[in-house]
Amino acid sequence: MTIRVRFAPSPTGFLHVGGARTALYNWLYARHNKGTFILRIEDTDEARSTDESLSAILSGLRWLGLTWDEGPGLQNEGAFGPYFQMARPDVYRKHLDVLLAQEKAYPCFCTKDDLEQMRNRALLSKRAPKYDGRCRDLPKAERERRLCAGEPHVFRFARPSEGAIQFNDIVKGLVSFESELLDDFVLVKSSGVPTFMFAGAVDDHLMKITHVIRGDDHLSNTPRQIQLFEAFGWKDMPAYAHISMIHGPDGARLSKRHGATSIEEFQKAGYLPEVMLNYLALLGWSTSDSQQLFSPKENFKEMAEKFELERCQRSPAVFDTEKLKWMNGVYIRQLTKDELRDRAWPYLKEAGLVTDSTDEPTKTFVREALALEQEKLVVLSEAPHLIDFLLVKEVVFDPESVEKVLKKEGALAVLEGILLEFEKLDVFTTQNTEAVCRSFAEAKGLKAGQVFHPVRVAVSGRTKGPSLFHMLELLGKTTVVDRIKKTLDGAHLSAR
RNA sequence: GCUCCCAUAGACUAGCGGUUAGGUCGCGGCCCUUUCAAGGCCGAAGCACGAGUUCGAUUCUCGUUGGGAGCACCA
Repeated sequence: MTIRVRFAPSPTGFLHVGGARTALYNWLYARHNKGTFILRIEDTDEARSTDESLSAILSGLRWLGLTWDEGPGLQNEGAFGPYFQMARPDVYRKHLDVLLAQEKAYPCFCTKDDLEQMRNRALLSKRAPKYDGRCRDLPKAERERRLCAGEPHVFRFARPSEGAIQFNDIVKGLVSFESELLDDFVLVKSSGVPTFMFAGAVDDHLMKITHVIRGDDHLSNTPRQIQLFEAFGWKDMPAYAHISMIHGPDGARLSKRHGATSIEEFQKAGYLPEVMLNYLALLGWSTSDSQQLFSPKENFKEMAEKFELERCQRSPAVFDTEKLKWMNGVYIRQLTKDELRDRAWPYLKEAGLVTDSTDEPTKTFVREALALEQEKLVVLSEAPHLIDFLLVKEVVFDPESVEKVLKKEGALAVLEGILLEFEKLDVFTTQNTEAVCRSFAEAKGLKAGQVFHPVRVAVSGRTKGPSLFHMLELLGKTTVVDRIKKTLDGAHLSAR
């Protein structure tokens, strides 16, 4: 039997890290089992569904590399479409008719007010709020009459009230609910659009879904969907796997108030998609040896190979940005120079440091500049700031660095001396500049740092930066000499 | 309130009756070092609690406490 799983987002918001992880687990499970990963859009919430949201979800999945085998946006969508629920009204209508004919569904004419009252009464008497089924026993004649009169109505499920619904959840284990507690939930809204509960169950059957992997906020929906499968007499009930939620640092379910939660925000901040995958995979799943990092180039393959639903955590996991950052740094350090430049390029462009028409020599320069700062780079959005001073014509001096280093006794004398030495250098390499600075220090009886620091600030405007002599070689003699001269001219020094 | 789920350091987790309770992030210290990082070494820090089962419980059972989720004509 081929494994068929689905990710079924409703396009009512951006792709959230929780959703991304659910998609990832489905994807990993499908790949692990050489199965099929289906994307189904549950757009039955007419009020909240938007096109922007849909495209955000699709582009988020694509950015992460979670490609789907069936679903929207594919050359060949697949044999079980359409994959938008709003495009399948006849399907649900047909299935509703089946239930109606067997009296397993019925029209309900209760108004919002009726339901509100019902709920309040239940709450007051400390019982679970649930629909009391009053329209279930309406005489047939009355039903017909009100239907014909065009009275607004929904269709409800006449749920069996005996016994308990039990199912063996792959991650939670045996879960059981008393049927008594479930109510006659709505199958089709008064607008004629099916609810998630109904459409989801029908589609899972029709699309031959074998495993439903979703957040455990759906755990209590599962018995209802199982009842639907039973009502239809379908024997192909999918296996369920409810993965636990992702929480914020305060222990509450992750939400906007915890900061960045949409995949797009992480992309903007400069996290690598493969890092998101690696990190998210481990948020609720682990290998038997607690492996933290997967092969950098094709981590998804390694993860897919090792992924098992049985090894998913039953308790919620807190999203830890610090660990994400660490992981991003690790992956960045493993990139080649060219890869790093290509990955950072959009961020440099965004910052106005480069453009599409940047020339080849500059591209090479940027590559080398980034390479100098590679080990320091945590998120790509920091890349511009780490190398901007290497690319600009005029160095911008950080006041604090000037104060701390250039205004120190003897600093300017050092620069004057070094300037002369540098001008004499024919081959301006890392080795040569370092040798010159060291011997200069020795000759003047200074500590190496007393020479290095002023040179660094004169050339870069700050005390923090790449390895000094590598930086000098990259900038080249002309630029270095020029920058030292300008520093000595000292407009910014006297300005105070 | 009702129902369901969950419980190993600050965070992510390994463990599946007998372990000095392992790894990772973060944190602290030392080393390396021109800065900032990176790296190396060392360290602090954990089985929520109470019963039971057992020769023996982190591990099995029950309860307590704590946390979470669901209870819509939203998904």
